[in-house]
Amino acid sequence: MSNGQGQPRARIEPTITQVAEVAGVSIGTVSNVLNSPDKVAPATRERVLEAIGRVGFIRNGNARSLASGTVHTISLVVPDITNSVFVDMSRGAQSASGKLGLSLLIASAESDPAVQDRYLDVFAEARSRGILLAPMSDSRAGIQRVRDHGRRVVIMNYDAPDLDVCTVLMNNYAGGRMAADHVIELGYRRLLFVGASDELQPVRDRRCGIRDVAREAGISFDEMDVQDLRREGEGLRVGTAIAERWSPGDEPLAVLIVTDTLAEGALNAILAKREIRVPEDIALMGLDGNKMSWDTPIAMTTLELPGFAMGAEAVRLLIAESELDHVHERVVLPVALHARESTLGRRAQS
Amino acid sequence: MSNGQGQPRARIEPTITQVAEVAGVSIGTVSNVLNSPDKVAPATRERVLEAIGRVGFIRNGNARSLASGTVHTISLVVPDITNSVFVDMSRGAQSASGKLGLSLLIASAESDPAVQDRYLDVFAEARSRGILLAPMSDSRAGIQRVRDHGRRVVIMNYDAPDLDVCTVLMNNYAGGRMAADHVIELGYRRLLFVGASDELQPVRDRRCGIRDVAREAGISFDEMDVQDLRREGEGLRVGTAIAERWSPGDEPLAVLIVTDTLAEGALNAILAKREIRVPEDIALMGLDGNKMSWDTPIAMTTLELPGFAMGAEAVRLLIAESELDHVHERVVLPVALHARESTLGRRAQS
DNA sequence: ATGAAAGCGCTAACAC
DNA sequence: GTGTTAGCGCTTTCAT
Repeated sequence: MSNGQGQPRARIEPTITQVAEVAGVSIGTVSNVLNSPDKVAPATRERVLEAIGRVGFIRNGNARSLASGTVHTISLVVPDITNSVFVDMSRGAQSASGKLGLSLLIASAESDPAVQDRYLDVFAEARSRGILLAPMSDSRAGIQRVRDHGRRVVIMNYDAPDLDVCTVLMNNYAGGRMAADHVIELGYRRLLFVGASDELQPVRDRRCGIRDVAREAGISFDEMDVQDLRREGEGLRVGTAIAERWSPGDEPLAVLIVTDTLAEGALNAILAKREIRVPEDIALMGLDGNKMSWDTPIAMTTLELPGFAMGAEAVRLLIAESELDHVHERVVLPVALHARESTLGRRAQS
Repeated sequence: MSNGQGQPRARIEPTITQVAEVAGVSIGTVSNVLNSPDKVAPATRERVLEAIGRVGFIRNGNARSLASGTVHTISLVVPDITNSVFVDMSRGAQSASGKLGLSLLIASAESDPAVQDRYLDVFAEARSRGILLAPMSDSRAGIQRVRDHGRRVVIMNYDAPDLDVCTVLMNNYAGGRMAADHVIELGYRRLLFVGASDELQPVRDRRCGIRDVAREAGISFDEMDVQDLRREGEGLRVGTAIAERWSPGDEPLAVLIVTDTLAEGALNAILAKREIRVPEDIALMGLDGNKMSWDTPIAMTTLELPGFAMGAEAVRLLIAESELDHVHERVVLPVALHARESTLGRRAQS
């Protein structure tokens, strides 16, 4: 699959051999100035460096890692870089791996399991030092495959106790409780949870947290699920449905919505009905702190997820993985509440 | 617990040779079932595939690209994944490269030129098919270096007419004009531009656009620059300074702020002074459509930047780069205005 | 301090 | 169809 035409090949890449020739040394020496400069006499070192500059040499990383058997990259696969929690994970992982002199390569699966698997393969084939994976819904197949092949993997944001890997999680159950506590404290006596399939662990856990609090408080608890969290306009539909059910004089309602994106649509739809006051009649909040979907006329209450810490922690676990006596860990990080106008109203905000 | 055998070492990676042995064929045949399955008899193909599964073989991408001289990845280096415009570029590039069967590897420089350069090196050494670079401020050195080494590069968001590369830009000047037009149409007669060093092209261009409109309209135009766009709390300081200068009865002021992050802080600071009404007394808007910083109690007007299209376009140009008769292009994409409450107030919004 | 040479795991000719 | 073999560009002993 070279180029069909004659010789218009991109320009030939200078190799270590050419550098050696130009500098009048052996390739071993060139390799040494690259990797252990102190093993080389200052004079020759200069000469080689100069030659490197002259020919415009860039060492071939593929050859290098093939020969040496080492790679200096960690890779991260996230489902969707459009959700700020994954951006935070990237930053956390970036920061941690940078400190170790490793480079972090990021891939976004764009919400497509096939793309996710492709990247897992790419990174496995690249013999990346390890893979940080925040899997899409249930991808045990993919995880297991990578795992089987002896690659180091740390799973983020998905609990797989049976999978023989390190995992880094956030406490979604506690987050659910926190959210419910928040609106109950504000005086709401009717809760509605908008979720999706419980196959998605974060959905299930947040739901449970809220449900438990509602039960303990003896408060009305309703649920409403969407088919597809990513479908365009789903939030608007949810909001419209809620608005239609509502009539003046109803007991105030607090709606806890599993993702901020969904909540954004819902809030916008509800605000469109001018006769409903937010939050006096209906309070809303999101539950996944996704800044990327805060495009609402009034600020939305949400949870703050520990993405950055999770990324950093994942790198730590990945490195720990290479210790002989390593035993897999399951780290759970806390979430926090970020109260804003959609539940608080115009009172002083936290 | 993973290693059943005695050796505590990370388990040895199965190679094509082992697969060949297990399957009872030659390595050439294994290579063929991997790369040109149709060149292989169905029966043997099955046998090889089965062997691959049995030994858990994953081909070594480094050896592969070393031998074949091809790589199937494109790489993208952005200054800061925390700005949604770069996320959009990633998505655009991802989408376009996916269609070509190429994988996109993303690196964020975390606002550090040294990190940026490190990634440029990593990708150059990886012999990535090409590099998409949205450079930090002025990194001609880095660009030039990569360029010199004969790598394919497309520059995004930085105009380098003298640099012999393809570039993909957005029309920041028009964006500035749009913003100024918007607030003038709303009736404001005093403009304040909050910017930073004109070394940053987007800052300079947006400033020029606004200044030109103000001059043409014969309207009061003021400027205020921050030292460091990324410094924590800079937006708050700006907002506080503006609020302090303001006194009741002043002619209404429209503040156009070069980044949404800065604008976010400024807006929050101004709202903290309860006696100033937004937007009646002071209207504000950001100019870089950064969703990640829309954490304000009232929705902020801003520009909508064509990140996605830029990413897609960049990939197209990168591919075009390998054509024999390629001549470098400079593509400029339009921006749009997204009017919200911080300038419109509570009237119907666009 | 430097050079020579044996691979690293794979692809791609080419032979059979 | 399948096997053989010569590299790809580099690292890494091991001599010198």
